[in-house]
Amino acid sequence: MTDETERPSDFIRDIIAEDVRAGKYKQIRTRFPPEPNGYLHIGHAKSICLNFGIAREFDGICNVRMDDTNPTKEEAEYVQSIMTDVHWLIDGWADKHVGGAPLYASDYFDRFYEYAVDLIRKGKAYVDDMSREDTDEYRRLGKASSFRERSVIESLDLFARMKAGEFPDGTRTLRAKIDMNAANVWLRDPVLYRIRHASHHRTGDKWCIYPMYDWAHTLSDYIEGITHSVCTLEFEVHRPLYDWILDALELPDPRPHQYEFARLNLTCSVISKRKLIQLVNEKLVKGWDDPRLVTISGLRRRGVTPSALRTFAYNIGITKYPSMTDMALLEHTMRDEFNRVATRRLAVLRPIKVVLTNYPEEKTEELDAINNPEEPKAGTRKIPFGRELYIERDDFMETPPPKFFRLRPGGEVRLKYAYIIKCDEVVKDAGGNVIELRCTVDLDSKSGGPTAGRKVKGTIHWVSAARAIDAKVRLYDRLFTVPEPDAAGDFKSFVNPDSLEVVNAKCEPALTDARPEKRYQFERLGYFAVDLDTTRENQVWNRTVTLRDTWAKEAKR
RNA sequence: UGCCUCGUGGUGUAACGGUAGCACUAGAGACUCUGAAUCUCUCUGUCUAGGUUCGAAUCCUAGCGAGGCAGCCA
Repeated sequence: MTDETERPSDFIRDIIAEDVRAGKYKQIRTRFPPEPNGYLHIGHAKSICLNFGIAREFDGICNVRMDDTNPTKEEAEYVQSIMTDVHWLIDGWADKHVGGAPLYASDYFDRFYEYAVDLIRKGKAYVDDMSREDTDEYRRLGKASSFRERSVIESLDLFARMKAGEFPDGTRTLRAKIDMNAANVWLRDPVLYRIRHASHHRTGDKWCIYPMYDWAHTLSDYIEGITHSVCTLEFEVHRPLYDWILDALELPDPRPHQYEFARLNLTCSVISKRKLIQLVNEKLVKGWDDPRLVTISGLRRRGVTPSALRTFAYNIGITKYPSMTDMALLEHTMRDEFNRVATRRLAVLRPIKVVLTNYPEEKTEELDAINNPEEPKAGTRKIPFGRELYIERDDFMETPPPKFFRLRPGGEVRLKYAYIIKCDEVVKDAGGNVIELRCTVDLDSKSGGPTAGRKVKGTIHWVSAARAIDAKVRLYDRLFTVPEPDAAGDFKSFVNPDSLEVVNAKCEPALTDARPEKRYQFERLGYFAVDLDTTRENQVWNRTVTLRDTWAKEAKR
């Protein structure tokens, strides 16, 4: 199941395949239309993979279009982050199918205006002088505005004066004249334009009237020659309006068609922009790219790869059912990829010192270690061994439970790629904390040696105390303690207090030249990536995901 | 309340009138110099009730349940 070769199948692609078969369009054209008012998240990734996936599968084009019709909410700085995230996700996969990057709905403001004038001339729109409150109330009641039957001439004049800036915010709107008794409220004369004396991030002060979503989005799709306009379920009730606009303007074919799919929900996380912004603003996380967040920038920083995200998007599918995807599926997708490609290294997260009492003081060895057992071509490396080592604190227990087969007093364990050792003595500080283990090493048991075959139940990782390098490692856990933090009550009260732990780790020297674009498995621990806080002096790592850990489950019993 | 949409194992999905399959999760075992990976096995499902049909997850009707919309946000 590589995301480069498989052709996913879902109800939207089925429709498109049928349209292609029927020769309905010269070329398939989709679009990804973010509003530049925040950072992209994993839900957007699903949409990007869908829209760009369609473009590459049907040899079409996908436009990135900023839906920037509300000057009070949108900012230019978001455009840059959006484009960075989009390219990170699609480059090398569907970047050959990018139409405009980026296009802007605001570039079409003149044409939107011309279309609006045309709609008034056709008697299908009018300027309404009602207040916001009355407009809402009348729409709820299905009651017509007293300005509804105003003449075309008057509406034309008023609309021109709205544009000229003669009226304050909120005093007038342009409304479509459809049907105040329609069962679908979006057909009860929806507002097309509102007055907003506000500076726009691209058009500056040129405009003081701005188009509403339905008007702008439908016409943007038409202007760009979009064939399949794919959006999420909440726009389903807008589709009749989408079609009405195209009809009312009597626009010639080919026309775009709107299709809707269910947005992504993920357990133990929040996805909505509104909630993400709260976590950021209230400093519950460190920023938009905090690796605990499911923003694209957060996932990237955490070490998730574009290909893993694409595979995930493929795995979850496209339906109209509002589902709840298990975070475990995302984690599995990462492990599945990283297991194949990650370079293996030894690192000790919570070190405890081991002294090998029968190993010569000055002696050191260079032992062979495999870089990736799943990929023989990755070769081997040397790791230094000596009298003093660090092992993982969790790999020793003074009074272990039944199925524990790591190191214990008087017990034996294999050091990966090295020797079998036996724990003779436990050294403690005044507070009773274990600070050192004194062990003897079975010198005949060296890996690859003649009597290496002796079996012990446990194998643990280690690093040479003399040659280890220091690193800070950030251990992330799920941001929320419950599967559905926004199901009931305040989602912020479910923030996991242990979602981040920072440890000072000891790493094997081969990690000195670790590269940010590479993925590493710290053996027996998980998959890790270099964080951007890394400097020449201080290495910082992020744990992307742990290895599956059946012992942890056993230990909990 | 009105309108729209959707109901397949714990979760996500497939089957387009003809053997309910796949993946994740969970559990059991094999193997193991990663308690990983790999391999084997197991548990669990068509919302309910009618109808059409030789045959229904699929078509029809009703009910039940869930989600969405009712901004001069998108």
